Amino acid sequence: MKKTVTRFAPSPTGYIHIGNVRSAIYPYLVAKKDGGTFILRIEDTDQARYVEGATELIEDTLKWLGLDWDEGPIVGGENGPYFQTERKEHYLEWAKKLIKSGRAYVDDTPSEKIDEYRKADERAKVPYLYRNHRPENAEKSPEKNLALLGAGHPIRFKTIPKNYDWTDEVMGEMHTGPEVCDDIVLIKKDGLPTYNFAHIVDDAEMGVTHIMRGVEYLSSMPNYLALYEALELPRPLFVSLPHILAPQGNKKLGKRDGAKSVTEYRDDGILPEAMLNYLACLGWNDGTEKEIYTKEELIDAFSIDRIQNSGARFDEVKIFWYNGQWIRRIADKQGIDTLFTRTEGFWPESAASEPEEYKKKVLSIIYDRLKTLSDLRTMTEYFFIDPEVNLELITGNKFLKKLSESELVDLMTMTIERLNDIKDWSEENLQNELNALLEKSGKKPAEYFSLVRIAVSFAPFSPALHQTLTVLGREKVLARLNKVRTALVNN
RNA sequence: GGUCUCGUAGUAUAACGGUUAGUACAACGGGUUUUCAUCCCGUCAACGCGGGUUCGACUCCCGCCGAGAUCACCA
Repeated sequence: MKKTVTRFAPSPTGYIHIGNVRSAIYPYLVAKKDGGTFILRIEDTDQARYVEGATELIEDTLKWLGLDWDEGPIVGGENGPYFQTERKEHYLEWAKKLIKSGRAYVDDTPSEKIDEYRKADERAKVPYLYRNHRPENAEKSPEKNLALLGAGHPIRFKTIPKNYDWTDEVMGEMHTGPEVCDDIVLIKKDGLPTYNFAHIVDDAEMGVTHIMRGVEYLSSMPNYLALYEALELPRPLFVSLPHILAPQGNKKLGKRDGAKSVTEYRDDGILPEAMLNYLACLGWNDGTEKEIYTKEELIDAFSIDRIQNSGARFDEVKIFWYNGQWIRRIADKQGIDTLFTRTEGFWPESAASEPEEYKKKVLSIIYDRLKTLSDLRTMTEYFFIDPEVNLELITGNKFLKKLSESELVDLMTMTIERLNDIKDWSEENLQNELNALLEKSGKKPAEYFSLVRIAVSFAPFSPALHQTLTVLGREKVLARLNKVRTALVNN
């Protein structure tokens, strides 16, 4: 049986966004499941749209997601080069083969003339097909066409319109009529091939067995099939991937709809595990009710025949949910130390000089509240710098506003005195002491604990009070409580 | 306009001829004797429409409607 070979073939025109990264994930999973090869090929034939640095961005994105390619830039491979601009002679060879067999011609029609054809067809309300305007060269001998090579003219395919039938592994049995067959450009006047021609040559030379790409290429299939025939190349398997839809409307998600780049989510504190998990399950499922998959589990469970054939809407809320799941999973299964290594760059600036051990303690009591790693920046500030005293947060609190100022002062005094005397500043003992204080206060838990919690953090929420106090330490806690008490007295 | 594709709750999906149409996110309510969150329990909510075929249709067939893709010397 032939080894499975898949590829991801992006153009270096910018970042990879959420809408198109799945075209990398699915081929990767298919290749890995079969123990095959996953190729990264850079389709850089459009010089006008080329963006400096885009290739590196693509590589970074794939690496971050853990989609390591077996052949391609950086790693090399026996079917290189993997940049289309470095494969020009390959395309020319195959194009010459077509000219020799009378299936391609050099087109010296001026572009103004071509514009006229198009406009005329539009006026006549007939579909614009270049084959209806074939130049004389199309009928000339291969020798005469070959002689025209190198003069800066494009090479066009000479199609033979007919019906095509094929199987798409996702969409099923497909049929089209002859009206879509046309004399497509194979090689542009700048000597570089079009996508239509280049990908067929490359996929054949690289031994690609599954062409997995977005459904937008479906309508070009007849022309591709004609090319396989004329080049006497076997058809690979065709796998059309449905679009990812924008949050609003029913259009495919694109940069124009504000599609964020994958690396932007990385910088916002989304874990690659969560991103991969979510995207893989958006438009595919294994028929079970399993939700959380590791990369290995995805590879194991993946199958082409369970890829959805309708578009799926991207839902940022759900990816946050996945991310929360993954943060907790890493903490629970691999430990806080492992999770901590993933949080680099996500702490508030005030934490910069704090010891690792302290940050790990903070992480261990806050992690189940995180949706993204960047939440650390806003949620842990008070562990590192003393919060500004803001009495309105106390007097205006929904649990505390019924208490008088003198009551508040008394509660603070009582708390400070007791905490000052505690010998054993452990989480367990603090829990006991706080419970005793609560009882002594005669207040409801929500009232008394909120007061202490806010006095110490001035944050809208925080981890359980006894844990927060334990991690902050006696010194900080007492200093903050005293400061608040003084402020209340002076108020 | 031509060609092609798609259509189960707000979203992602399961079931593929017979189920009270299942699950997850979201929303709402409750519990976990402190906030927020986690975790747990519960509630709300769907087969685009119309014809067939069949004892029976979300499931098969046809039509309609709706949505999308594509018609470049872009990929």
